[in-house]
Amino acid sequence: MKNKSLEIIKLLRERGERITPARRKIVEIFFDAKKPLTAAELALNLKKARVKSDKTTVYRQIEDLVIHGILEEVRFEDRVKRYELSLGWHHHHLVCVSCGKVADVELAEDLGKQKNIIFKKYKFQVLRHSLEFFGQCRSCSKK
Amino acid sequence: MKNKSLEIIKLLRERGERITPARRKIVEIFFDAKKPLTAAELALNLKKARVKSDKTTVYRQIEDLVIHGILEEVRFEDRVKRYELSLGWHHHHLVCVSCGKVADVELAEDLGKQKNIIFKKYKFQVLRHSLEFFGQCRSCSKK
DNA sequence: TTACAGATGCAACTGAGTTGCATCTAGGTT
DNA sequence: AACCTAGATGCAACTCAGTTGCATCTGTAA
Repeated sequence: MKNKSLEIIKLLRERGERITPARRKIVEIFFDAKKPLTAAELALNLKKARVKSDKTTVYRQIEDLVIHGILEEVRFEDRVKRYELSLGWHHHHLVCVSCGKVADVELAEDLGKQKNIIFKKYKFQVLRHSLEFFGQCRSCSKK
Repeated sequence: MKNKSLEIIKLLRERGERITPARRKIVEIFFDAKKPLTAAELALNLKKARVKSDKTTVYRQIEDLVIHGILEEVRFEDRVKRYELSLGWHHHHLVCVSCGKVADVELAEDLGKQKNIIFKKYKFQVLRHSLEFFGQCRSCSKK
């Protein structure tokens, strides 16, 4: 995913951001990640890649990338924030409670209708929502 | 709501739990609460009611009440756990991002259909889900 | 009234995230 | 190539939510 991550790096540079080794690697790591990462997981990946960086830097990089719309925050049932590359379309997650694997889902029929009902009934204007499904993935439910 | 809370106290006693002043008051507080409470808010309420209790006790009481199915955990966008009386029916929340008010909603058409689609498409067996709506309540959107 | 399991309080700890500040460096300028 | 400086980094110390170990206290059954 190095080619794709280079595009992001280019974008950041065009926006006047400085490209440090940490930032470069962090973008790469998110391109290779198969699931949303916590700050701690990201720090671990950096360490494995022998890019030294303090946790403060990790948190600050995440913050910046969220501001640039490159990362999105994801929240599961624990109290830790996770981040994934912003896909540009609104989706939800299937989180396997056994193995922790995460898959993206786009709902066949989205929640727009529900939001309308909510507005009519409660005069509550929904700005955003969060929806995650917890259960067992195919391979875990076989066991 | 003292009468209703007495029922819970009775239930707990029948199940062999000891009724301490803290536990009694905590159940009362949840009956009076108009929104899910954090451990800190609960501790504050106890203090106001002049029932002295350490935060450890607060956390332990919450844990027990969740085990007994009296409380349910609720998670909003911050990293704090909140709890509310278990209503016995599955519902979601409308959280006002301006004033913090929380209302319960039962979706007209629930997510059962989505769960079926997910199972067919991904062979992912959904055990539970979390869905919260964030936006503006009637009075805040008027301002 | 008493015995004791279960509840409590306190202190010390963990883990996630934040802040202040001195130092370093990416990358534009000379 | 060397220089300059705003922005990035590292470190230490902190906050905040929640947890753990352990000595002490108490609700309640006998």
